[in-house]
Amino acid sequence: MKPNIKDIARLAGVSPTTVSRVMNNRGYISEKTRKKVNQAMKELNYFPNELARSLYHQRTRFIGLIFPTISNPFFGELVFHIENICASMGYKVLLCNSLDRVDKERSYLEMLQRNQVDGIIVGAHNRHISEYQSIDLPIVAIDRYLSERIPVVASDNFQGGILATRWLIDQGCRHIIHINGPRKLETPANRRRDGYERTIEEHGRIPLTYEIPKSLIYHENVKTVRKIFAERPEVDGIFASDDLLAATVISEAKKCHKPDLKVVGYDGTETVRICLPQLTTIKQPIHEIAETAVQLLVAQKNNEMTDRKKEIILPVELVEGRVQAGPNNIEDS
Amino acid sequence: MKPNIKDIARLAGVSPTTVSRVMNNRGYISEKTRKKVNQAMKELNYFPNELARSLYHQRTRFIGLIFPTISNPFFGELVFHIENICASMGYKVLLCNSLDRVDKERSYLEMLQRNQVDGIIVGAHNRHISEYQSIDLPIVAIDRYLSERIPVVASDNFQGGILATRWLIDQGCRHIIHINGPRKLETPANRRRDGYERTIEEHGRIPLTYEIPKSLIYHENVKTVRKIFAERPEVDGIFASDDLLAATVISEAKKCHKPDLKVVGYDGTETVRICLPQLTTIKQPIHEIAETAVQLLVAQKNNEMTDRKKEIILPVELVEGRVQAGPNNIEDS
DNA sequence: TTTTTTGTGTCAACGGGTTGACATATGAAA
DNA sequence: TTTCATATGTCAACCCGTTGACACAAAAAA
Repeated sequence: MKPNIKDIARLAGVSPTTVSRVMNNRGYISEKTRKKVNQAMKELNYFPNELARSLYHQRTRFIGLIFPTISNPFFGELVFHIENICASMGYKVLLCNSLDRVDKERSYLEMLQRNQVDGIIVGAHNRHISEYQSIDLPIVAIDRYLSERIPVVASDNFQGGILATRWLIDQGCRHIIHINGPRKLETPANRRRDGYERTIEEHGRIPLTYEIPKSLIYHENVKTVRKIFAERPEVDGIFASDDLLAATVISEAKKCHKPDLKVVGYDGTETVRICLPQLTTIKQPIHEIAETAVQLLVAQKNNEMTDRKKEIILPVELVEGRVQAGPNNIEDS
Repeated sequence: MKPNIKDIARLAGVSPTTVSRVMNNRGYISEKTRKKVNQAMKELNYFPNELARSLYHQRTRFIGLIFPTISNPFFGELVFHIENICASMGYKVLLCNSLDRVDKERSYLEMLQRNQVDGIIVGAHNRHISEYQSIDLPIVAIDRYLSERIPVVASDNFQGGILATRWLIDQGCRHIIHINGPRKLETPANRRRDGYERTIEEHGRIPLTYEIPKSLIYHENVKTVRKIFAERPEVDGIFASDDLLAATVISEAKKCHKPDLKVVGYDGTETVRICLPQLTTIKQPIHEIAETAVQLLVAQKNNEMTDRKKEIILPVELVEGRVQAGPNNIEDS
């Protein structure tokens, strides 16, 4: 069996209280005793039971993370940064991939509460989960409205939509289409569409947005892109609401011999920048989003939220694709 | 304050023992009582404290995951699958990004033990962490040797190296170079190199492997690739030890006007398949790796490991890049 | 010498739920 | 009528570490 504090006390020849005092640096302890205790802990390969401590202190330092899927490089990088920041502050991270399924999100939410997490960061996309209102815990949402009470961190989706659309116009595109994920009303990401439509209209044109029926399913993207090419052969510019979708547009465009199609994506993850440096995209400040989310969570914990804004919008940046070498491009391999 | 079992008992007009019996379905309980209790739990928004239960049962259903970084799409997808499988079995996942740093890996290891995880899955890459030998817990390593006792799950790296090299030879390449991550001896991934060198030698040629000094740093990849192009302008085939490296090779090749360079990567993640469908790669069975790792962990927990193999190698597959449309390729955008 | 600081021990309660032992009280079957 | 299955309560111990109260020394400072 695993050793406990009594075993350490016995081996060190002191009382359990003294061991506890050594571990928590409380009261007076002589160097000699401290050494004896540490020695005993090493000898028995002892690790203090954090469960027991958490139980007593009513605080676990667990943070729950609910995201659709860290397979997606945007969420992967975001969660990576969040975990890093949490770790540096002594928090531990419980990872949940909800797959945008209501049932999964619900049961994760219950699980996190049963496990007494100190807070939750949610980046998933289901609505109609009323549970959020009754949770008596610090929560921060990323790019998502959950309830009145819950602060939201998002990139400047509206501005992103504008930048993307303007760039396409500047490139000389005449027929610019926007492709968006399934419409989840009241999701900040829909403001990308607003930015696009506004900009198009400002140029006296008519916006056209295609929606993908189900997200997280690659094939749905392909289907939608093909549909667009079939229905709108005149298209010469596409603003895709995320980089993977943009990548799909590009590869379908190659298949369909549309060398002049211009594409802008959204997210600007490292991974996609490496794989598709030629892609122009709206770069989200992923690290800042992570940092802000954790800060807001901690602020809630310390009841410092009175004056804080409930919605924090971080600036985006258009990153132009690096132009590749001329006509002697690499085809395959 | 959060309600506890006594609050529920009081409200339902029963004893705490009865509440516990309802929650755990033990002994005799009448429908009436069950309803009263459940009603009370709902009313007070009660969630049983899993910490207390875990403390008593000496089992948390926490699984620790230590990986270099889920920013990398391979680890991202792997961890995604692992989390999914764990969740379906009632396990919860504590995520750790070690960044391949010894100090981080050590402190995560300690943290996981303090938090009484039921097992650990390690996919990180540091050696010289002797702690693993003294951990009295089910552990599974992915693509990494940790100690005698610890089973390893890996893709067939050797075969992958062979397939990749053969494909390049079949494509007519005369000067094939291999690029590998920093040499961590006794890591199964080094067998990719063995497969490459063996195959090259079998064809009567001389293998040439370049090593990247530090991994996880994109710029190191670029530097190495440029160095290769400078030192070996005759190169016409490259086997890169992972897809992001292969992507770097491709984009650098474009910059350097090497349209005929053939490249093979390794991993075959969804993300890279979407971003770079033209890339030929060795596809790891990511889902199977995840499943096997979890199974081995559970098997250890149930002491069913006596007969099991200590190293499980899963087959890989060469996935040819989809040839893109002819010369009228998309350059930028 | 007296007072203070330092060092350690004992003890019990606590956090929240679990479980076995045992008592008791119905209602139903034998 | 006896016996048994059903239903619930009380009680204490347990999981493991924390903490406050209090006692008692020994060493250092006043």
